Amino acid sequence: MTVREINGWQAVQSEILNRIQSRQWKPGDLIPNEADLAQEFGCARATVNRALRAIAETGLLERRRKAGTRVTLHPVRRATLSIPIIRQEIEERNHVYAYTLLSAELKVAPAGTRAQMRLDQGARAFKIQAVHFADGKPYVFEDRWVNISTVPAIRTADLKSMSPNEWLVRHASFTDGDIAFTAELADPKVAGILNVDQGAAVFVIERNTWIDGKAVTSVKLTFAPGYRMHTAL
Amino acid sequence: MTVREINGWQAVQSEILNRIQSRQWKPGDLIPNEADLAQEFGCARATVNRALRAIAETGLLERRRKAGTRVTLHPVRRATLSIPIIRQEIEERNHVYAYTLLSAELKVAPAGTRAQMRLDQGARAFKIQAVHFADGKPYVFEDRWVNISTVPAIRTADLKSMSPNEWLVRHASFTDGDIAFTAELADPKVAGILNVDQGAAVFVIERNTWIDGKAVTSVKLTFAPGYRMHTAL
DNA sequence: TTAGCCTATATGTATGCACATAAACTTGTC
DNA sequence: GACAAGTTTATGTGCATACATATAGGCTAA
Repeated sequence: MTVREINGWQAVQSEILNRIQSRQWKPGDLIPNEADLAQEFGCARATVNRALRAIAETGLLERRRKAGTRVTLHPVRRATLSIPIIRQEIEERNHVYAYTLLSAELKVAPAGTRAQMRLDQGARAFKIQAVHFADGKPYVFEDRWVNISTVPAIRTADLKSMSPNEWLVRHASFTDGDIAFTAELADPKVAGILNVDQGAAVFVIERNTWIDGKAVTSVKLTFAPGYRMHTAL
Repeated sequence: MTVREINGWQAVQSEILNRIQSRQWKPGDLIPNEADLAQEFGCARATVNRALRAIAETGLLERRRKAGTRVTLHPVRRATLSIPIIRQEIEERNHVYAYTLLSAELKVAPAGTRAQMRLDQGARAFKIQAVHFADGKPYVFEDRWVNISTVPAIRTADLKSMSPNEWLVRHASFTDGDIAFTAELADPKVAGILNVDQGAAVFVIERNTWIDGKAVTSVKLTFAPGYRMHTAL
């Protein structure tokens, strides 16, 4: 076993990872402090700091001032998954993208949406329904509410040539959001739109976004059966 | 509008975010270089660098040497989602965790698993099936293969008192992995185990892990209907 | 015109130093 | 013995500087 050269924070990082992986440092163990490691590796403390911070971001190390750095006992692995723009996602797979606007109208928002967007009772919001196609086959059904007090311009947007998602990315931004993933059974309406059997299992993404505390939009994306979301770990 | 004080990379970060969000710097725009920003903010270039790197990690900025830093045209939002240990996930919701081992045996792996683990034809692997309960109700069905050439000790592990997941976290680590999420219909067997109607929509997580290129384990987690995976954006 | 080389430039990273900050630990006081 | 105050210590961060590295864009030569 040769001692490989440590230069650069990435090398420090992989050396640390090795020690964790090889159980030289076991889960729960306190590891040496930055200064000592820096001396051992013959680099500056800042370099060790960078490496340790990077690992801590993945959840494999826990760091606390004064208490030091320890190997996480029950590492909650963090996976970063990219939420793509649907058109991109389809085009990257070399499929032909198409898009159809089903409806776009001002409507009184239902209670759930009102609560989520903190709208007054009877307040209207902009409801958009659309389908995205990959190679001519329905790919995802988009069911969206847009808060017109936050994004008034949506009412006059040309949503026939540009999907709401893309329009919003261009014309509105958000500061906060949350996203949820579930499995559902396709109800008759969605089944019809996606052209699948009623009762098929569909993958659903629900996303809400806010800008400075004001609701921007709330979408439910229902993917055609077979959709698979994946990422490296 | 008061010019707020810029001190610390977090302040720089939020100022930059403001400028993006307020469209002072529009998608596609090239922003000033680090040195100029450092001068403007009255801080060191390293501080600006730290802030810009952090933002770039979220996907809102794109950086390339010599080319500079620009606001991402089609920001692919990155969400980091935590893959929890099931017991933790359940206990954090203040539910009572329970676990039942259904089977654990050496078996010839099917073709798909063999291919994924790069096993020889006829090679055996350790197959584990188990159910995790929350408040006495089936929560998730775990269907797992473990590579015995990578993790031989699994054969003698006490999987009645500790779930395979926890055992593996303690006794084996991994260097790479991938994870996929899909929606499926519960087949009769799974439906029976989870005590739900056949044909219910279930959320499925499939995860494969490797250590130094050698397959460690491959698991399919089938969650009871209603499961919702969520995260901030 | 084009292919290949060169160079200026913006980001990437390392270093040594300093000080800030949180929190575990010690000491002191009632 | 319990609580408060002070001390110590490991990480968190900032700065100035230096050099590394990728590469866009210009220059040169075939």
